[in-house]
Amino acid sequence: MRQDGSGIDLELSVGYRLKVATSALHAAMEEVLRPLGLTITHYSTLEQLAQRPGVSSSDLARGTFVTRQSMSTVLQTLAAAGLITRADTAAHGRALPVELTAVGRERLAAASAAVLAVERRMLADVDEPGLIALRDLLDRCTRALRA
Amino acid sequence: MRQDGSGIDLELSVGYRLKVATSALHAAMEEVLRPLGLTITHYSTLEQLAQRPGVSSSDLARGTFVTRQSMSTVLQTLAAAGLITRADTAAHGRALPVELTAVGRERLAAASAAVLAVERRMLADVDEPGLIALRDLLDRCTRALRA
DNA sequence: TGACGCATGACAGGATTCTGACATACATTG
DNA sequence: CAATGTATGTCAGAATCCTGTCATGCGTCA
Repeated sequence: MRQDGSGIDLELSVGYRLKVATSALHAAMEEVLRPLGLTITHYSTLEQLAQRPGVSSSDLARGTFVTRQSMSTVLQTLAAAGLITRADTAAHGRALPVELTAVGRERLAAASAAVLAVERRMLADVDEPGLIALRDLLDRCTRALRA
Repeated sequence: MRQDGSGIDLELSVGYRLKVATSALHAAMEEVLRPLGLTITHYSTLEQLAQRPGVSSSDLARGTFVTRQSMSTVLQTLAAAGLITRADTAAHGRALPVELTAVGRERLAAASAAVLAVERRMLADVDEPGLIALRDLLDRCTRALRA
């Protein structure tokens, strides 16, 4: 317990619990992705590519919450592993569209299954109304912070 | 939307929303802590010290979700800034108790106020029952992942 | 008493990420 | 048409953090 009332009680702070939950999720995801040779950032990039084929590196960076520079190296790694291909000429502007290869799609399928299992484990003790409430509450927090 | 049903729909994934919310919170906290010359890890360390004076570096590392090595450098920085003191001899075992200085307490008070404002902003659109539900849901997720 | 497990702290090395800066390409606006 | 703003990609450098490793100190147990 606290000695004074001026600070933040970590036991009541939503921010701290957010960090704790995210940390646990991060660790669980790393654990299941490591056997597949993927980091969380790699997986996240592949997942985005599956949902939005042909996006630019900068788009991927924004969706993955890393800088453009970091995404550039991530794409180099994924390309070297044969999981993605990147156009060498820009059809419009400077953006070089990125696409999944067949191998990339396979690897992503395995990774998605593993991550989905983690998500289900995380939500094992949450019923359907709770799930809906959780999504809504997290969205409210995000919107309020961005406003 | 998805082209196939094999992957994870980011729009429905709780894990992704957790990441989005945490990212927004992280950015907001960095913004208010920067003028105080503190990083989030620094602030988190000071906050833990206020609630549990005399803890070891390793304890702080666990509570802040960094490695012992990183916490060691954090403590060096905080000590150089005069915000903490670290015993040079171990009263028991090898643990060197860490304590806040008066300056550290002052700085922490300012940081806590700033972070508390961010937390309130994040929860501006959440009522009391929602707050209780959010805490409970996050705890459930964390427990389920650790099991 | 001695062996073992466990935790803490510190050091070296490497990997990853970020900050800052610059050139290019398109859209907008005067 | 020229100027400006915005967005992308890339290079160089620095900062940060982690992995691997080792020595020390305490507790437990045979």
